[in-house]
Amino acid sequence: MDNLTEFYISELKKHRLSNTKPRRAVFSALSTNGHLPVTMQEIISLTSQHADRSSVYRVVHSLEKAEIIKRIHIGWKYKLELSDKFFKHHHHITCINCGYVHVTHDDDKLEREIKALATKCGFTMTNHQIDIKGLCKTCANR
Amino acid sequence: MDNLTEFYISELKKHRLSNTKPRRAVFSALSTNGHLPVTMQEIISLTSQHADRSSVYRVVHSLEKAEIIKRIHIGWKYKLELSDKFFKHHHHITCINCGYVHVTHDDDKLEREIKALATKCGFTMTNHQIDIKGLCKTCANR
DNA sequence: ATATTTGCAAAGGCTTTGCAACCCC
DNA sequence: GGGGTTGCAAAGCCTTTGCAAATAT
Repeated sequence: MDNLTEFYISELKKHRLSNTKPRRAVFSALSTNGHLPVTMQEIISLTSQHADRSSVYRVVHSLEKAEIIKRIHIGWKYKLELSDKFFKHHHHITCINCGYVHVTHDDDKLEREIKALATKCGFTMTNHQIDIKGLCKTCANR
Repeated sequence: MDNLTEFYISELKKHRLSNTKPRRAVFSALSTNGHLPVTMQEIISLTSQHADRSSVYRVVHSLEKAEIIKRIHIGWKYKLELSDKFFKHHHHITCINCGYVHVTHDDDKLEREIKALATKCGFTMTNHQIDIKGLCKTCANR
């Protein structure tokens, strides 16, 4: 069992969530594919052998509440990925032409900037997401 | 007729869209309330005397395509507002407790930062949105 | 006059829910 | 053993679509 899985199980315990088949299946679906975000429909089809559609929705909700996974917004859709506890905080840039999703490296300056903006506006920031869209190198060169 | 309405009508013409009752009603719904973003359900109920539910969806789509209005994402929901052609580009900060939405002033430094990030990652940025959530002053003091 | 747009009603897709059966600790 | 979870089927939203009637220019 790898480190990520061990950590996942300890997080489940911490939140008094039992380690069931549908939960394992969802975690596994989110662990594949590098750590690129995945759509709900992809999770549902990846787990179809191990979990009912409705259980997937319930699992996703409970794992979200436990902050094991998080929902990110790309345009009018959303995708799911393991939370920042599993992978360092990052943002995504999506190509509007081919759909390729680039995961940004850390950019502390930008992070500070956003926090400062919130503070300036009188808010105590709890979280944020940046949805950047554009053309990737390949698509721009056409 | 005010400047905003005049500009709206000229934009309609530019995109060869006729000035119909449902379109006027939707524009009016988006013009009220300062220029805070509005949910689809709010538009539907604000326009219920002048437009059918399905027409509202169609109107919103065509006005979006014409870049007269834009869709912004706040958490897992979306709201609609007049586009940057009508009001200078800005972002929103939403209070997770009371739902209050703060409209940020311009922050050129942040804008440049985001563009630079996209460029660094090999993208030609076409647009972006920042979804900031936190506690407003009032809610933080409780 | 005619191409566009609308209203209505029906269907579609995604998500949630009630409940009995099931499984994990 | 018992509470948390699941599967199934049904319902709930929100949104889209087909088509004939109405409207804009």
